[in-house]
Formats: sequence, C-alpha cells, structure tokens
Amino acid sequence: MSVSTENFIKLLFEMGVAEARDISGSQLAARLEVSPAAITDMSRKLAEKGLVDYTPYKVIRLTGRGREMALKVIRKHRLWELFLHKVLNMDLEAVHVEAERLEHQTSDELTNRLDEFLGFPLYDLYGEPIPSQEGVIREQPALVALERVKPGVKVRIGRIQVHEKEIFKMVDHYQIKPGTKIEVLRLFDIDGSMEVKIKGEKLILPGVLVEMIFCKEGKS
Amino acid sequence: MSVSTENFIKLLFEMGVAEARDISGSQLAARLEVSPAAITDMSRKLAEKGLVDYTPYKVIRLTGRGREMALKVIRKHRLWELFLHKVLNMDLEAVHVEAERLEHQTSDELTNRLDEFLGFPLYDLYGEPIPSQEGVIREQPALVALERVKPGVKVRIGRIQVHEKEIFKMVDHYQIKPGTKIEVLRLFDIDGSMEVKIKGEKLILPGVLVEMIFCKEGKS
DNA sequence: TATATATTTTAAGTACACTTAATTTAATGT
DNA sequence: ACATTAAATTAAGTGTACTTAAAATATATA
Repeated sequence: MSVSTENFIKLLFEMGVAEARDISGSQLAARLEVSPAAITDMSRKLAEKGLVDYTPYKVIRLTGRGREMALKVIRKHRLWELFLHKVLNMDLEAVHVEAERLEHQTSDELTNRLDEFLGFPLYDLYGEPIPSQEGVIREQPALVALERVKPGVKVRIGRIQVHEKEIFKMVDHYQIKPGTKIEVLRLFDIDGSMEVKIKGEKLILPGVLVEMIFCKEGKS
Repeated sequence: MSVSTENFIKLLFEMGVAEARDISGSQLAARLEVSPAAITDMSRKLAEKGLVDYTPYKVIRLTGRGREMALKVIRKHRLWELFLHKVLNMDLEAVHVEAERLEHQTSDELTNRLDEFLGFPLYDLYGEPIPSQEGVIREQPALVALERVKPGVKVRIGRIQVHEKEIFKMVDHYQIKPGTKIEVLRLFDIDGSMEVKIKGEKLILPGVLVEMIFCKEGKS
C-alpha cells in the first residue's frame, strides 16, 4: 500500500475513534491538506480494494481490513515515537514529524524488533495503547476528562489526545505526560483553563490543553 | 529531493568511486532495475538541477553538489545499517533492504542523533567510512586485497566490498567482518578460492568472497 | 416546500517516474 | 572507410496522486 493510502486509512481510523462521529470528506481533505476532489478519488480507489465502504455522496467508513491496516500503521507510528523520544531524546514535535515518515517505510520485522528493543511497551508517549502485531488494540482503562475532576482531587495523567500540531510545544513545555500526578486547584469556567499543581508547582493550564488530558483517579 | 533522485545520485557515486571508471547508462539502468530510457530522463532532469554534468550520448558525472548529496544519503544508509544490525540484531540482508528505505526518510537531525546514539562510529558494518554531517568522507587507511596476502601471513579484515545481494548471506555465514583476524593458508589459483584460518577454524572461502575482502597487514 | 448554501463529485489537466518501440548516435571490426 | 552492432535517445503512453473549475447533490433555512 502506498504512503497516501496508509495516511488516508490511518486518519479515517483516528477520526472515527477519537471523535466517534461520521467524518465528512472536507474534514478529511483539511487534515490531509489535499483538495476534496482527492478524497473522492481515494475513496473510490480504496473501496475497490476493500479497505473502505463508500457510495458517492455518502459517508466513508473503514472495513475490517481497512481498520486492521490502519492499526498496523498506528503501531509503527507509536513505536517510532517512543524510540525517537526515549532513546534519541528528540522533542515531541520533531518526533511526530519523523514518525510520520518512518511509519511507512518499516517492515513488520523491523517493527517487531523495535517493539522488543523498547521492552514491549503497552502505551505510547501520550498514553495511547500500542496495537498488537496482528492489528488489535488493547482495551483502555476508563479515564476521566481533566475538566471534570473536582478541585482538591489528585489524579494521574492517563492519556493526552493531541490533534493540533501546536499542542506538542505545550505538552513538552508543561512536561505533561502519562503518569504525571496532577492536583486540581481551580477550574475557570470562562475559558476552561485550570489551575493545577504539578510536581509541587502551581500553574494554569490553558483550556485547549485541559480538554486533551484524561486521568486515572486515585492511586496516588 | 525524491527517492529516485537520491538513489540515482547515490549509485552514481558508489559506482564511480568503487570501480573508478566511467559508468554507462545501461549499467546504471541494470543496477536500478529500470529501463535505459529512464536513465536518460533522470540525467536530463538532474543536470537542470545542477547535480550531474550531462550531455546527450556522453558520460554522466556527479557535480560537487551531487557528490555532497550522495554522501549525505550514504551517511544515513550506513548509520541505519549499524543501528539495525548492532542494536536490533537484524541479519545483514534484512538490514540492507531496510536501510535502503529508511535512508530517504531521515532528517539531518535524526541522522545526527542516531550517530550520537551509536557513539559516532567511524566505519560501517563493512569497514566503509561514515561520511560526516557535511558530506565529507574520511580518508581510508591503505588496505591489501586478500588474494594478494601470502600463505602463512596473518591479517585483519579492514573492509568488505559487497555489491551483489547474495553475498550478504555468505558474509553473514562465514562471520566475515571488519576486525576479524584471518590467517591465509593456501590460495587455489584455479578459482581464486582460499583456505584460511578464522577464529581457530580452517575453512575455504569461495573466490567471489575473497575478491571482496581487503585487509590490514600486521598488527596482530 | 422552495431556495440558498455548502458539500461532493466529475471532468480535464499536471508532475513524476516510469514503460515500450522506434530512431539516432557512437563504437567496433574488417 | 563502411557496415555492423551496441548503446542512448526520443516519442508516445501508463498509473498514481494530486490540482482547478464546473456540475451535481445534499442540507439547512425561510
């Protein structure tokens, strides 16, 4: 499968899962930075290959095979991200860009050896599960959105849903990562920003960031 | 630069350097597994970009810029090979195939971090020097072809010039690598094969393999 | 329900990296 | 020097992944 195909399929999966809704072609076009016409094109081609279900003017959906393929690409992406960040110490933004290219040039054998080298990690840099070799994704533990955590409560970051590129800098800057303990101090309803204590330091997290953080309760 | 361009430029450098002769278009075509017409095409395009000197029906040559670019790709290739073999324990054949794809998807930053992680190696898996960040190649110490080493003399492998794919298996099988000590026992003039002692074991190396091995004398 | 608006698709065209087949040019032998 | 042969080039065409612009279809609103 080509790079374009893999990216298309991967995006379809990510948008379907993360936002649990039907995705319009123009949204896909925007994310992939191509014209809407290119989406129609791809949809028709991939429908022929059995990777998506598609009827003109209707919603595009992944087939089982498409989903499996998406998960294989995602597995490669997440393993590369771990390697680039934890082993080569690259910053999150660079890591993302780099993984985005490497994921398409990585055989299953290389993927598995990377997996082994990293110690068969269960979660990626953002707390997302690493799909298995067979393209199966582990069930995630139930998490609570940070904005719903009451002031005074201490939680631990479980997952960060990064979608916009600019967020990488923020996440890197605030040292937000899975496992970090957070104590909620105050929620500002105006803009959704939140005062929290991380590693003994008080700081105010902007609303956009708060929205992306999901936490495990208890277990101090 | 595209993958095709990088491969073209890289091959041009490798054939020019390794065999010290003018390369014909059909030879390039054979190595790249494309038609001769594709070579003409590429040559014209790359001449416009200033990477090669080219006049129809005449010999193609790399410009300074082309050479520099080739060395950057070669640097990436050799670093990936070291990583894949020494860190991930992949066998030489798989390593080659994998590096061939990764080399085109690796930023300079990633390359340098890989270099650092590997401890700034001077030579690759076959004893070839790793070009510097700036695309400069180190001068190699003078080496002697194994077939010219006299019986009874002990030498150390300095470089193995692998060009044919099938050789990877042989090199892997005989555990031939730079640094390995070899004692020459006999040279068979008929087919160029050679009886040698490696790690206390006597064995006969086929002529094709002998031709690719270059040694450092003395320094037991 | 009709119409305005937005989205999606179709049609035609581009760049890239090829291909095959025919033609041109260069190299070689006698 | 000239014909033969081999190599390189040109010409025409292919598939992929796009593009823009126009047409078709949905959707939302009055």
